[in-house]
Amino acid sequence: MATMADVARLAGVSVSTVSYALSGTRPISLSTRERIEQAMLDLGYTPNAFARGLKSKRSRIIALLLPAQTASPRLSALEYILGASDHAQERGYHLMLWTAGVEAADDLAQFAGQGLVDGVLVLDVRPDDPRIQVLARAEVPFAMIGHNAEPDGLDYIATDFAHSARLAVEHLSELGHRKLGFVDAMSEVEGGDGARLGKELEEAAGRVGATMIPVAAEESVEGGRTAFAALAGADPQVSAIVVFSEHVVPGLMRAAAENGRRIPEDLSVICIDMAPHVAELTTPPMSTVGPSAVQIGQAAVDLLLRRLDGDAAPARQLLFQGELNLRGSCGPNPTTDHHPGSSTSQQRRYLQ
Amino acid sequence: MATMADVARLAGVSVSTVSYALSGTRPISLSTRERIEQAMLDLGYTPNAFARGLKSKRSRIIALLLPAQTASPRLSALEYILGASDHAQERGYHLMLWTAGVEAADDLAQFAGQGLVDGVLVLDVRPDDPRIQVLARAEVPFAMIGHNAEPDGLDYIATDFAHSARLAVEHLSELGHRKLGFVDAMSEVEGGDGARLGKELEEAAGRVGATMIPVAAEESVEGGRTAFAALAGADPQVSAIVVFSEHVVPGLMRAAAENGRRIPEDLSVICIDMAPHVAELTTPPMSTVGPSAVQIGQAAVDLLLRRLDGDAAPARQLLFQGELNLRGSCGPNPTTDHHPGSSTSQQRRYLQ
DNA sequence: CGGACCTGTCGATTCGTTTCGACTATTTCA
DNA sequence: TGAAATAGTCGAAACGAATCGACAGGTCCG
Repeated sequence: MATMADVARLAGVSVSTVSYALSGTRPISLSTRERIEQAMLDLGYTPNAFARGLKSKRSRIIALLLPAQTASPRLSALEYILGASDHAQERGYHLMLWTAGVEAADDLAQFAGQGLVDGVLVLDVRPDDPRIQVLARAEVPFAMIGHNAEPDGLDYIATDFAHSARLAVEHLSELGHRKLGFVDAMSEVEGGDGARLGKELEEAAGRVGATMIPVAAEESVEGGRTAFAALAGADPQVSAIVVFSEHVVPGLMRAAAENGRRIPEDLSVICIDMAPHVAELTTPPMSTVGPSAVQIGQAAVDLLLRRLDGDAAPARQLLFQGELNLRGSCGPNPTTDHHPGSSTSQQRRYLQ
Repeated sequence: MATMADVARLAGVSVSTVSYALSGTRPISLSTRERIEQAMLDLGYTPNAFARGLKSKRSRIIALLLPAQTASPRLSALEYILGASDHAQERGYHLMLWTAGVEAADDLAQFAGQGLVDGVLVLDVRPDDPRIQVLARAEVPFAMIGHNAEPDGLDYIATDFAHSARLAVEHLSELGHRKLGFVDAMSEVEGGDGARLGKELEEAAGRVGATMIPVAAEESVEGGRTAFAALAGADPQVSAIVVFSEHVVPGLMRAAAENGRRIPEDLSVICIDMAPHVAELTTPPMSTVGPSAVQIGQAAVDLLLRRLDGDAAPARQLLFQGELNLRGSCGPNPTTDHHPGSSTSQQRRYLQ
């Protein structure tokens, strides 16, 4: 590998001149700059990332912190990852993946302390997430996708669950549904995204005079089956289900079919924050509510880079509002007379 | 951030002693080592990654090169990524994501020349992939997932398509299917994975006395519809379809339903290399053939690290054999009398 | 009992950049 | 017309860790 010294020798200048020509920090005459550029081309010179990072304390690398669970990744995680990666690259940064369980706080401290990354993006933040403290203590700039219980003064970007809940419930209400189910992933932690969404759904249901029955399900095919059984057992009148866990969908749909309930004729199902590609795979294709994960990933990168550039900027907290994407899993409540009337929903969007 | 000098001062030794204590390169007395370790703990010392990389020329970072296409990622790409990332981390390496189109060869050369990464994993390699040349010229160790047209002397790991083809075709043949369709993603390049798989399917079909009609489809819902129409038009007798593109599945299944062909009663469908989570989402759940993407990701990491450690090792080329995962999208050919007989297939596995 | 050989430690140098201070030639303007 | 500013360049000193040579003291063996 060619070094700056090689370039300098070939161009007949000093090393510092090469450096200034490269960075533009000080004026360099046109003729000298051209000689240097030619020399760099001839030698195939590329600045060494380590020497640069060592001196300048900036690596132009950011890390994406994923919860470690190869076992059952949400497929929409891919959209966050790709969205963030592409966008970071466009902004001149590299994206490093760091898979670490919530328990591996020590490892994370080590990682953060190495100075390898300029900043960190934290995915799937839990209310009591210990990673946040570790990062704060290590004084590494970071931004969250989702947020913990005490997000004051921290940068984050999250889904506006109140908005999603309103869109979902109003849509179902317009279709005549009065008894709704809500299937959430079982979680050992209190107050996470599922709980927040549940609360908002409950309120939205109250506003339109509907009731909502929440069910916590294991994240598996079997869990979906169990959830369906639980809902049917709790109230056979439940005619629409809001789902917040990708993994329960297959079991839920199969259990419905096995119990003679067709979707959407006899039962409506709508998913929160499910990736479009995933939603297309079910039969019928799944109606969803939620913002684009790709966009959230991009916005998270922007948020983090803003902090890296202007250090003193006040923390910013962004809520992304989702859209209603109607595909085919929701229909009118068969047990009610349904008067469509004029729709009041504005963000609705019909897909092919 | 504390440096080695800080640790040395606190422990009352020289910097080099601290370094030797850390690396174990030279013997250090127990008492000194303990003093040093205590000092490191007190100061929360973590070695600086840049200084270390600059001196030692090793970063313990590997890159995963993805084709840039946020637009339509294969969901199983997530499994490669997570498999590789987890495994790299267990082996003490970091995983960096590099999203770059096949066209961005210059950027790639820059990236490789920085010395930032010790090695590179290349995903979705195409027959004429220019990235391979760039990496070879930059003398960066790399391993491929899939392979190009001239893989001699290069490390790679790939799906054994001959094996997958045999499993799929034999299974369909046992169910009495004689006319098979093969839906492949449309591609501007010749001789890629799809073409290889197609050839193997054709041969396997020949061996069991079946015929195979190949169709190239655009990777979209609409493409799937078109593919179904093309197959039905080419030969209405086609009773089973092998699919090699995740994105055409929804369109294909919907078109089948619209034409009154139920799966699996009237039409069998089987997918090659589709992730389990994805396969569970369809109705009926999709039968698949293929190795685990997670395992391939892990194996690719191992392959690359082997090259990083023992530089002189001869190139190794691994083919992963897939399994037949029967879920529910294949059934007996309704137009033939079907005599199940004793199965000869060995790798078959029935899932719940 | 004196070289050969360990054990344990230190100082100095090196990796490839960035950046500061210094210096020469020019230019600018009061 | 001379002081001040500016353009253009250089040398040297960091940045933080790895590593080589040196060396003091101790152990071993013939």
